[in-house]
Amino acid sequence: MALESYNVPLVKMARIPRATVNRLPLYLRVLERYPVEETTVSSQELADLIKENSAKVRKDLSFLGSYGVRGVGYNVEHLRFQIRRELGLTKIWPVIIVGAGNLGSALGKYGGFDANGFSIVGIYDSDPDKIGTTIGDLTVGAMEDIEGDAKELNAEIAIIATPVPAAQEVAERLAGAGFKSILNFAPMVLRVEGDIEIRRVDLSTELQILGYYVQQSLAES
Amino acid sequence: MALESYNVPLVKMARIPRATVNRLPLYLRVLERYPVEETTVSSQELADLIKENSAKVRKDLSFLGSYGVRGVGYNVEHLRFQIRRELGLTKIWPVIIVGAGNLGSALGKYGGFDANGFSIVGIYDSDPDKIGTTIGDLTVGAMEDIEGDAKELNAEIAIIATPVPAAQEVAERLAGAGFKSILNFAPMVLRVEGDIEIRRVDLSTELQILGYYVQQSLAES
DNA sequence: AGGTGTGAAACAGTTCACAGCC
DNA sequence: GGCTGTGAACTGTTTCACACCT
Repeated sequence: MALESYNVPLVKMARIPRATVNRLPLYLRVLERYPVEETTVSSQELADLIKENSAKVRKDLSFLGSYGVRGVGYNVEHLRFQIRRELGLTKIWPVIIVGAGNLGSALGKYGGFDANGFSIVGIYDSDPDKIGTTIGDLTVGAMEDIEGDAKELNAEIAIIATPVPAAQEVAERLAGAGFKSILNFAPMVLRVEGDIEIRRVDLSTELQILGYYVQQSLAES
Repeated sequence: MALESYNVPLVKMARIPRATVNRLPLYLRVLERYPVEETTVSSQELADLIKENSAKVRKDLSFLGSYGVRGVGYNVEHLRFQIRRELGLTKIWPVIIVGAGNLGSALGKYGGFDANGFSIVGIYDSDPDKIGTTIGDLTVGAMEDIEGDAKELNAEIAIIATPVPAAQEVAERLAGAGFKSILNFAPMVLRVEGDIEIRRVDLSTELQILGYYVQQSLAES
């Protein structure tokens, strides 16, 4: 008899829809700022806080399992815990930044990550003038350091904050170094082999989309 | 006879789906980097460049009107023009930044906007120590300057790069000053009355979503 | 009474597949 | 032969509406 099998879930847990996953961090955000004196929260209250409707909130939360109480609402503390668990925020994830220009530096100094389950553990650049300088409490490393550091620090998530011409090459290097996902601030689409999740954050794109709706003057979120 | 009416479209043009609007800046991006010697591009080539499939590309582009040629593809130059026109990128949009901290400063110095149809024309902060200092070629203004400057400069789009506690108040001020849309970098949901388009860019949220997929080890974009 | 959980309906977005044109 | 344009099928997401529990 395979003893190890005891802890393996027999039924594959139903996957949470992407649209819902995208909203989970948002729920967590508002729950973390929720008044401490309130022990429960209703789907309607949550809906107001994230500008959605209560049916969507209930559907979303139902994917975490059924943790609400009819006639009462959801236990705030328990809900926070469930969402954190689902998002894997039970540990602090080490993250590295590649590119120590304006944006990379700003991200390195930005304190907001630590409170949200992530810690910037390294920042790298190819410019010899930048290597060795300090940003916040980090020292800028050389590109060649990435592979070794990543292994040592167990980093699986990287942020690309390089100029466009360098980004593709960096992405491939990161994939080779075993990174599982990349947050890409370079305004281009990265193409990398294998199972690697890439999300793009593109400021000009965001402005262009806003511009479209201003122009159409049908601003409605 | 109303002479002015000649230029007014008689038929209200069909609205472009949100999902398509979100991709238009991406098409424009790749078309702007497209080899100059190529005069046409196929839906398959575009699809490869943005990591989508060709059917989606054809559907998207069909909303701009039918500008492709069967058996040949799309004229690159014409397509660029159509997308720019649709996004309203026939002029440079003036944009202001509120918040001159790490992120606001980095955005103010970031040169990438100008090439993409936007120009940062003002940056504001409430900290008296920052007011009057320069960031790039901008001088940090006081919050009270926003209303007057916005009118003078015709700015309708603003970027919020303040800390969370200030963001809601700033958003309301911007709405009052006549801004039509806001790009919000403060990690919270802004609630503002009236027809104002707000997009949120939240770094921790992005990381949390990536973390979820790393954890599930089903990284697939 | 109040508020969740959830099938079912409605809607939005994607993909298929092929007629039609170059 | 190659590639677009587009109805039709399909998949994913949102919303409705109400049974059910406290």
